[in-house]
Amino acid sequence: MVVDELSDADVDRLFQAFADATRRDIISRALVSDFSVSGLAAHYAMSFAAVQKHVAVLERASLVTKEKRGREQIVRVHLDGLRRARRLLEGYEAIWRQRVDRISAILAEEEGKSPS
Amino acid sequence: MVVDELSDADVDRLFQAFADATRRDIISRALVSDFSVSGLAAHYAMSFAAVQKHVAVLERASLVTKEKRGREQIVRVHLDGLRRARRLLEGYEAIWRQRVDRISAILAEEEGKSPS
DNA sequence: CTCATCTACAACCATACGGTTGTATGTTAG
DNA sequence: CTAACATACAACCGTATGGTTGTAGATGAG
Repeated sequence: MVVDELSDADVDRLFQAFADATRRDIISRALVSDFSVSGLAAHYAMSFAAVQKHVAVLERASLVTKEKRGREQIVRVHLDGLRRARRLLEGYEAIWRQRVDRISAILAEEEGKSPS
Repeated sequence: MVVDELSDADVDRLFQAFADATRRDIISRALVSDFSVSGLAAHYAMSFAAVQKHVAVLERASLVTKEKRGREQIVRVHLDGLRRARRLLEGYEAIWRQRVDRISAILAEEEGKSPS
């Protein structure tokens, strides 16, 4: 049973989110400990608003959720997003492996018919 | 020993390349069998030039190479690119797992000190 | 209460991106 | 040789992206 019901647009957003070094760094930091948006922003040579936008991109990609704590907004990584992206890439590798196996099988078959 | 020597820009290009449904479809097709650029272009409701650009993006991301065969250019998937991207995502998941383990260890430690 | 802090969001700007058309070049078929 | 085909690439266009500044609303500290 397939649980992954990702539209093309969903997958676009997912990989797009990873396609920026600042956003990947935000994920790295949020993975190891809790950070507020301003706590994250302190690490980058850009405005708070810019970091806020990056977090929003990660949020739209379902890679991150924000949890209100007092006046702060805690950014937590949503592991499922990470896993979905990884599985997609594994899927491509699996297709490749099938192709290799298929070709190997054909070669073996040919060899059986007329060994060179 | 670390073999992956990917700059931020490299990784940007890698994920950016995946962030488009047409490019992902090109990869899917090229994974299962050989296609020329025009052979690929025949499948999409866009100009040949547009498909050519998509292939160029995949090429710059080292996800694909072109091999000249007569007047055609055969697009082949470069498996390493795929694997590198997948490993990056696995790395994030590993960090998450370490965090979970670390927290579990702390909780176990606390329990040892003062069992609730 | 008052002030500093954290967040949200709009407006703006430069550049990148995904698409188009058009032109040029190389290669194969007849 | 000529015609058709596959590719390459430049120029252009609209929109998205990544950044800025500025304004405004909640919340916590003193």
